[in-house]
Formats: sequence, C-alpha cells, structure tokens
Amino acid sequence: MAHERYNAPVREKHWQKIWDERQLFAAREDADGAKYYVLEMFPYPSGRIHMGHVRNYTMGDVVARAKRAQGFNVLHPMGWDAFGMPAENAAMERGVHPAEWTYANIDAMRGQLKALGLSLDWSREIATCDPDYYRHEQRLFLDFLDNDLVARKTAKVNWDPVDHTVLANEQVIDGKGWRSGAPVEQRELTQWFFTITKYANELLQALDGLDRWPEKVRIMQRNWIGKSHGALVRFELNGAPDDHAVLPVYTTRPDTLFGASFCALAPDHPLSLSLAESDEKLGAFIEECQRTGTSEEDIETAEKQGYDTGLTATHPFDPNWQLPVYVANFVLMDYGTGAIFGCPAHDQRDLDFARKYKLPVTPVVIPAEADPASFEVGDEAYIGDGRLANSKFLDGLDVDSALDSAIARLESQQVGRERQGERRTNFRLRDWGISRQRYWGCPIPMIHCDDCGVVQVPRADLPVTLPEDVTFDTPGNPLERHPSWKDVACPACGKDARRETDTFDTFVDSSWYFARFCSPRSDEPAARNAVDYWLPVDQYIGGVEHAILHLLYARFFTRAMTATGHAGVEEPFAGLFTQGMVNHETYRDAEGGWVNPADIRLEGEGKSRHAVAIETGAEIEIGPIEKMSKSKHNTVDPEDIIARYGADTIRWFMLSDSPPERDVQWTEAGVEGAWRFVQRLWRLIDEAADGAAQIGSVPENASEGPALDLRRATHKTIHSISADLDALRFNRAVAHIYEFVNTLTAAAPKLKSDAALREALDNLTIMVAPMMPHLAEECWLRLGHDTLVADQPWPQADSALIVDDTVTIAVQVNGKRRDELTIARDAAKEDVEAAALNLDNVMKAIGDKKVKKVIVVPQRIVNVVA
RNA sequence: GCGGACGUGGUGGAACUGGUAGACACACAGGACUUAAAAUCCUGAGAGGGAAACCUCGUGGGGGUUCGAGUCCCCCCGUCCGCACCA
Repeated sequence: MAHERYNAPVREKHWQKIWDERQLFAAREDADGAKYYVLEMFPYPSGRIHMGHVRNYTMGDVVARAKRAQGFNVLHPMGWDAFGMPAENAAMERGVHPAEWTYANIDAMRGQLKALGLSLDWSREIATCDPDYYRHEQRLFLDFLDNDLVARKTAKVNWDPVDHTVLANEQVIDGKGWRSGAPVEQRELTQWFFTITKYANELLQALDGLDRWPEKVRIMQRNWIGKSHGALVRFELNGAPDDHAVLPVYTTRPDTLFGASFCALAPDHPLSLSLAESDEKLGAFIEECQRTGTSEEDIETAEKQGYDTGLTATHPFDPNWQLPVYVANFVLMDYGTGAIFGCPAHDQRDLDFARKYKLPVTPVVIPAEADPASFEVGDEAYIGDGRLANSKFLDGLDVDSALDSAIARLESQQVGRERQGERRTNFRLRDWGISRQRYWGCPIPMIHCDDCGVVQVPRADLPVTLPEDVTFDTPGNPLERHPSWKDVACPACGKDARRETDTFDTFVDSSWYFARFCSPRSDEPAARNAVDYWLPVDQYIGGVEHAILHLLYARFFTRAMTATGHAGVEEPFAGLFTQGMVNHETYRDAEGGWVNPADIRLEGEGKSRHAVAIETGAEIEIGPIEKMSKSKHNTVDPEDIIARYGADTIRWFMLSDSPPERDVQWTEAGVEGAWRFVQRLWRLIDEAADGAAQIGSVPENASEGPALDLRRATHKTIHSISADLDALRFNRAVAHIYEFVNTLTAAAPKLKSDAALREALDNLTIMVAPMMPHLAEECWLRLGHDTLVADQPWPQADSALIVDDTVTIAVQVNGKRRDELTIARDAAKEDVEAAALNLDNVMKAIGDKKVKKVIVVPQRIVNVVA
C-alpha cells in the first residue's frame, strides 16, 4: 500500500473540532483526582500571536495534557489582558474605538490560539476590559479600601506641557514627550495607591517558601523589596525654620557616626524647598537637579554636586560638633527620609562628595590587618569589617557591637521631646501607584464631593462603566473632558459631584485574573469554593520580563484578597517557570537596511556561511541573533508556519533542542526538521499499523530476544519521558522520543506480529500526545482504537524492564579509558576486577607497571591504578 | 559599581548525586532509489596522527582537590540578564 502523507492542516482542524464537541478540556471542581492548575501568562490582544506566545502556550499545553493523562483534574484557562495604551493609540491614529479594536484583536488571536490545538477550557475565557470582569475589580478595590490597603497621596507624574497630558514612562523618550517632543515636566498629582509596603516583610519572607520558583526571580524580588537594617537618627539643626528644627536621617551605619562630616538633603526635600523660598541660588540649584534627566546615562555621568545651605547640624554624640548641611543631587527623596549624614571614609558617594567640597575624611573602622595610627582612606571608601577607632565610646568594638552600642545610645538620648534615634528597618519597595490618567482602563469607583470629600461608589452601583462616546482627537484624558460622564450625585449627600476620572494601572487587571478563572461567571470576584479548590496555580509559565512587577503585585493582591475574605491562600503561584525568548538571525543589505528572513537564502557553513537575496542574488550581511522584533524585520509569523506545516510541527520545534528556560533560535531548517519528523512518525505508525492491529495490546511476559529488547526500550522511554515532562525538560523529552522512534523503526519490520510492537506503538503515541496532540490522535485512530488518545492514561514504566541484566562499564588505567567491559549487572566486585584486568587493552596499558590499586564502582566504572 | 546566569563539535544542545564527553537534532559529505529532481533510506564525521588495531589532544584560559573533573575549589577572560547615587 502506498504510503500517504499526513495532511496536517486538514486533520488538525478535524481533531480540534472533535475535542471541542466533546468539551474535553472543560474543567470541573467536582471531578475525581487531585487538581492541577496550569496557567500561562495571558496575552495582550495586540491582534496577532507571535512566536513567544507559541512557545509559552505550547509549554503550558504539554504540562496540561500530561497532567490530565496522569489523572489530575486540570484547569487550563485563557483570557485577555485587554486594557492598555495600544488601544488608545490605535484610536488616535486610525479613529477606531478602543473597544472595537480590542475585541476584533481578541477574535483574531482566539482563532490563532485555537489553531495551535491547545487544551484550553474556552468556556472560562475572560477579557479584563469586559465590565463583567472589571466590576469585580472595582469591588475588590473598595474592599481593600475598607481594609486600609488603599491610600491617597501625591506622587509625581510625567507631564507633557504641550499636549497637556500625563505620560507613561514608556512615552517619555530622552526626557521628551513621544508625540509632542516637548521636554517633560514632573508634576505632583494626588493619586491612588495600594499600600503594598504593609506586606513588604511578608512578601520578602514568603519568598523562601517558593521553592518551585526560579532562584533568579526570587533574588530579583528580594532586591526589589530591598530590606535594610539601620537606624533613624535625629539631628538638631541650627538656623533652620521652626518646623524643621530636627532633621531625621536614615542610616545603615550608625556605627560610623563619629566619621560624619556633613549632612545632605534631597533637592526636593521639604526643607530644601522651604529654604529655597528665601535663597534664589538654592532655588536655581534645585531646579537644575530636577532637570538632570533620570535616564541611566545621566545618572551614571552625573557628578556629585551640592549646595551649602549655611545651616549646621549638631552631632548626636557631641553637642560641640557642628556638621555643615548641604542640598545634594545624589540624595533621593523617596528613599529613607530624603536626608543623610555623610561618612566619607566608609561610603563611596560620600567620599566623592567630600573630596570635591574639601570635607574631612576620618576613618572610624580600621581593617584588622591595618595599623590604626596610619590607616588612611584614599580614593576608595573602606566598607569592610574591622574595629572602631576615633569614636570615643565605640573605640575597639567590632562593627556589629558598635552598631548596637550606637543605637542604644541614640535611644537613650533626647532631642526635644523625641528620642535622638532608634533602630529602624527600611524597605526600598514603595507603595504601588495605580492611578492612570487614561481612558482605556478600569474606572476607579470613587466620587469627589465638595462637601463630603472623596466618597466610594456604592457597591450596588457597580460597575462604573466607561462611556462609549469618547473622542481621541485631542490629547489628555477623554474621561476628563467627556461632557457628562463624570457628573454624578454624591452618594452621601446627593449634591452634584464628580466621578474620579483616573483609571487603574493595567497591572491591577492582571493581579487577580488567575483567581477569576476559578469561577469566571461568579457574582463574587471569586467564588470561595472555586478558589479554595483551584488556588494556588500549580504551574505558572511566562516570560522573565514579569519577574518583578507583575509577580509581586499578584502576590500582594492574593494576600489582600485573602485579608478581605475573597480567597484563602497567601501565595498565588506555587510553581513558576520563566521561559526564554524566541530569537532569529538578523539580515542587512548593502545599504544597511533590514532584510526579511523570507527574502534570503543561506549558503555554506562555518566560516563560508553567507546569505544572498533570493530575488537579486546580492550578498546579504548576516547580523547578530536577536529577539524577534518588527523593527529588525526578523519576525516569523506563526500563522504562516501553521498554515504550511501545521500546529504540531511548530509545537514540536518549539519544544526541541533548546532548554525551555533559555532563548531559542528560530531557524527554517529546524522547522523543516520538525516537519520531517511529523511525517516520519506517521509513516512508522502507518506502516506498522496493519500488522499491529492483528495483535492484542497486552504484551506477553515471555517475550525474549528482539521483542524483549523492544519492551525494555519502551519502558525505559516511559521512564525517562515521564521524568523529563515532570521537570519541564521538554528538549530532553523530544530527544528521548527521537531515540525511541529510531529504535522502533529498526525493530518494527522484525516484530510484525509481536505484542511488544503493539505495546511500543501505543505507548509512543500516548507519550507524543502532549506535544503533538493532533498527530497522536491520527496515529491512535490508525492503530485501530475507537477512543481518543487525549483520554488515555499515562503509561507506567515496568521497573523490571528498565534495568538491564548486563551492564557495559568503562575500564580505565590511571584515569584514562582503555577498554570497556560487558558483565552481569550484579557481578561481584572481585569478578569485575578480574575480568577488567584480563582485557587485552588493559594489560597492554598496564605494561610492566605494578598494579597498585583497583577501584571498582559497581555498574559504573573500573579504574586500575598502576 | 552591585547581584545573577552562562561558556562543551560547523550549529542547537545531552551528560542524574564527580565515573565511557559529544546522546538527540540541525547542517554537511558520500552512497542507494529516480530519466532527473524532490521526498525517503543507508553510511560517515570533535581535532590531529595511522592502512588498521589503536595513539595523542580535547568541555573559555590557568592552577588545585581526587584513583578519576564538563561537573567540586581558587584566580583570570568573555558573553548575556537584572538593579543602579537605596545612605
């Protein structure tokens, strides 16, 4: 019979329809088996999926399908992170309404995802821009507000003075508005915050328990939270305005107080601003500091600069010691208290500053190996350990004891009615500002009343929906200038009042969607029975770019939801996996213009490898391998690949070769290799199926010879692939499948009527199914089954078959491999040693040397020391 | 500057707690089939030497521990990522 090619595009549609009709992947809370919640980070509906999505969702799908086969009750949902600026940009550029644009994109992307054959429960689909979703978000906000997890305070925003609009950070390019090109100003605006800092310590501590998270992500979060131990020190000021008689300063090194030579304030410190009112030069200095951009290179190249205020601060341990007080550009207002004391000998920044302004540099911590009398600090501050010197009551102490003593002394002294200082723990983490002055986001459900102040929208009035009749032809917030939307009666007094026109940061939307998926149509944000059953997410998969903000916010939100009774867990994601990016080579023509990969042909290899333009034959320069991006023209559209090769091919390629956490390089040759394998696997099954169909599927235990060898290979493969998939080592699972198919292809013609063949083919199909689900169904059908492979339980490896009776071990002489030895697995050490010494190559290598020692590691190695 | 990851053939990568380095794939070369091509199948291959059996070298570089090191320790080089004046 002539072999027919597997027609992927046609058969994939067929199987997708069948899965769909049977609602195979609909999750239920009452099903049997332990639950397993697999989630991939939901996409922003940009309109088209890209290779990153394909990689991400393929991995998640393999996990979901494998867990399902292993008997777990799996939840694997999908939704849309649908609010955000691109929709507003589209509205401005093309006059299409953000909602219309977004929903059209969702439809297009849903179709593309469905074409990938993902085992998703589409009945749980949610879009964050849907009022049915965001009304619950508003409700959560109000509940958080009632539980003191929301604050209203001022914060800086990027203000475009030409467009009269607030800009997001990514809209500020080189300090200028992306649209107007005008220099961006910092403006103080009253905004809403989630008080994530209340959980700072808990969010930090709990990282230790997240043992199924990548260490790298935990470190990043730890650094972001940035806990430090130190002290608050209150300096008495001389010559300052009355309300600034005391200057609080945060330091991690109160032990070095005797090395202090100045104090410094942030340019935007209240005291700096107050002094500037009567000091024009200071005002100019502050303005200059604020003008210095916040871009990385600005900070890096900025010189330490200061302005002497003329005030002095009294040293806490010596009333006769006065320190000059500067305003300095390197002091940050939003860390600590916005003021520092400078100890140049033991802090590099302070040292740079002191050298510039000729301030004293007194070492007070002396390294153990240095001589206290002569130890000096040059261009480098000494931040290491040592003994205190030049420090009166601290002299001779080590750093740790000195810290304690200094703090104890500060706590015992008074400045005015307060203590001079106290132990203090500080965090880098700041409260999460959630106000965005934009249209396409979830409205913040608050009302401003002249008489009652800021009032909540009553829960019964939720959702506060976005008005549809908005215009984007002028800059600024459309909600702000809408003729009537913000007009509302005050819920408290009934007087005319105004709605809050800010909307939520879109990170809010994605901070609880995993909880919503548990009960996507519930009247509550989350039905407790559902979240209690499904949460936490057992395996969360996404890009590292969300290692900090999204994951930290989601962790906060989960705690806040639990605090307000909406959930019962502290941590949302028990397991996290961050997958690498999809890269592609870049190509440029002689003029330096980017060239599409589809327009070139690669020739040669190694040093002679080069590219030519298909159309003109012109030489094309092969550039570096970079993340796929439109600007570099090195993207490949998944839809094209699916149309040409089918979903299984693209899935298989995404899982092959590269370890999932690392970047993968997209190559045309790689895809073709994957496609060839699809055909090869189909051919193997197709050709063996008629014979196999005659055989019962239960192998005879009495198998021997080639049949037994095949059974061993089958069970070894089951063993390794199970382990590979459990550990998300997809590339190794792929390699093991290849290896097994190679073995099976060789064995099949000889074992036409043996049950071992049947066992091998069936199990191969089941194991391939999570990775190439459509082809697996096709093979399963061809093998004569009337069930779906998606419903088959995962095979169990027979432990008797995964170990061989004999082992081949290497024999070394003086650490160099000289021969190998095949011997009974359970052979006695002495027998192994004797057999090894008897090998020709071994005897030759020993020569006339004397055997000093023979190391025998059973089942591993023999090493003869001569 | 601080923190982290990584470095293995022409390429992507295997190698579990130290135990036959290069599995598997891609690319390549030779062969079979074909009028021819595609597809497919078989074979070869880390480098150097040798007709071969084999030998020598070899996991970024240099030291060390060990019977034995890609794996552990120290120093250096390179690439990538995160944070960045955080007191």
